[in-house]
Amino acid sequence: MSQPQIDSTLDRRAQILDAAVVCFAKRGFHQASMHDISAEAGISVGLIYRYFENKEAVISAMAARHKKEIHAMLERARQAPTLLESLEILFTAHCCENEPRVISAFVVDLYAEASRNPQVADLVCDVLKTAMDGVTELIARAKEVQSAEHGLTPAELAELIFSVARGMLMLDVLRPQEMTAAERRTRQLEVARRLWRVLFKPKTEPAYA
Amino acid sequence: MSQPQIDSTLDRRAQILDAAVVCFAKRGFHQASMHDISAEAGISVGLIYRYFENKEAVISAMAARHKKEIHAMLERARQAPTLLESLEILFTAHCCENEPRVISAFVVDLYAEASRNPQVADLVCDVLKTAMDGVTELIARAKEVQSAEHGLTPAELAELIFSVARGMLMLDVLRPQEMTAAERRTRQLEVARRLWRVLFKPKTEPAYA
DNA sequence: TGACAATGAATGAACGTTCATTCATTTTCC
DNA sequence: GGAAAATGAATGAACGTTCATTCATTGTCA
Repeated sequence: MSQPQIDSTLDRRAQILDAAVVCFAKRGFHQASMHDISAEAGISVGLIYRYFENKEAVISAMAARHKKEIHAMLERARQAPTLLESLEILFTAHCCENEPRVISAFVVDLYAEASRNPQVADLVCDVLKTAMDGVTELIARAKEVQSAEHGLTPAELAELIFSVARGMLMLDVLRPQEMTAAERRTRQLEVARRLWRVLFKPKTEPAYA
Repeated sequence: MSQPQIDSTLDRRAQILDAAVVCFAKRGFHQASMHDISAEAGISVGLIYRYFENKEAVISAMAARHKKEIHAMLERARQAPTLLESLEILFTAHCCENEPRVISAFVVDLYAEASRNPQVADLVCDVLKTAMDGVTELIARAKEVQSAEHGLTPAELAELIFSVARGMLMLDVLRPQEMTAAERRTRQLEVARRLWRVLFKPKTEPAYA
């Protein structure tokens, strides 16, 4: 379909990034060495430098890939039939047994990196803004489920939801590794549903007064 | 009051940790060098090794200090006259112009570190559990403000609150450095109040239906 | 078709640098 | 004077990066 050498270049880059995300999640951006990455990818160190200018560029490419993953996740959330299901997608995006990726440890590292690397910070902010706008729209669109009781705007609700999601992601890195992706997913779903209940569930009967 | 040499030892350790938190927040655990720390503290490199076995020990001590800070923060939250004020303390603990510390970038790094260092993970988990228990108790005690409408237990509410607080902390590291502590504090307070409104505000009048 | 030339993906040893850590030496203080 | 505190040059390991080299593949020409 398109040029084979461009395809194979993209494949190589993807192969290196696949290895990098494993190494970064395992050791962190600055403790994972280029040799670690090359070993994980099953190639030589030098070859990495054919596809990326330097380590920084690998990190940036990983951040860019994360942006794509978030966009894809948002798209799935957008297509979910109910707001609750959208939230569930939002909260379990990082509980990957295989694909899609978005590994918790990597994201926490990404934020840590953002705190000192303005370029990474800009990218993360951009991702965040897009994602938050998407969720805001999702809420605005699902207006039927919410009463105006708490008086919060969709944007404010989106911010709350995103904070909880990010907070749960931080908690996720603390979980013992023995915990499977499925167990972690269950845990996230519970929280997503609780949050939904608090924010959106139409009240049936006030308990009293 | 107590042995002077023990006091001075503690002073030196505190001095080194003060420098370390600055360097760690600025460059991260593994990019901040022992020379950076010694320069920031205004002492020689070798002297650090008189008070800490190695760099790992400095990081562990920082984590332990963080534990103390969280405990102190919790104590302040406990003594606040209203639940809302407790939440406000919880959400602004890291917006320090001077003291108390708990710097956002440091905490995010701490979680990143926890994801690969089980010793740090245990300590962070321990802190988290204590803090969550404290907030759970706070909520249970303030029963008067909450109706049973959303049907969540105090523990579940505490988990939600903590997630939001951690999520906002992550967001905090993305903010441009030009933003002052006061501005960031204002931002955190808004969110704390919104959360309080959603979770606890006694409903006056349903808008409709 | 077959011989030869050109290509560039891939390798990994080597280089210069940085870093945590050590320790012989000096300073401080009782 | 001597014990404890403090120094910072020295050490060696580990790192990111480079580059001379290899070699399978592709292109050229008879």
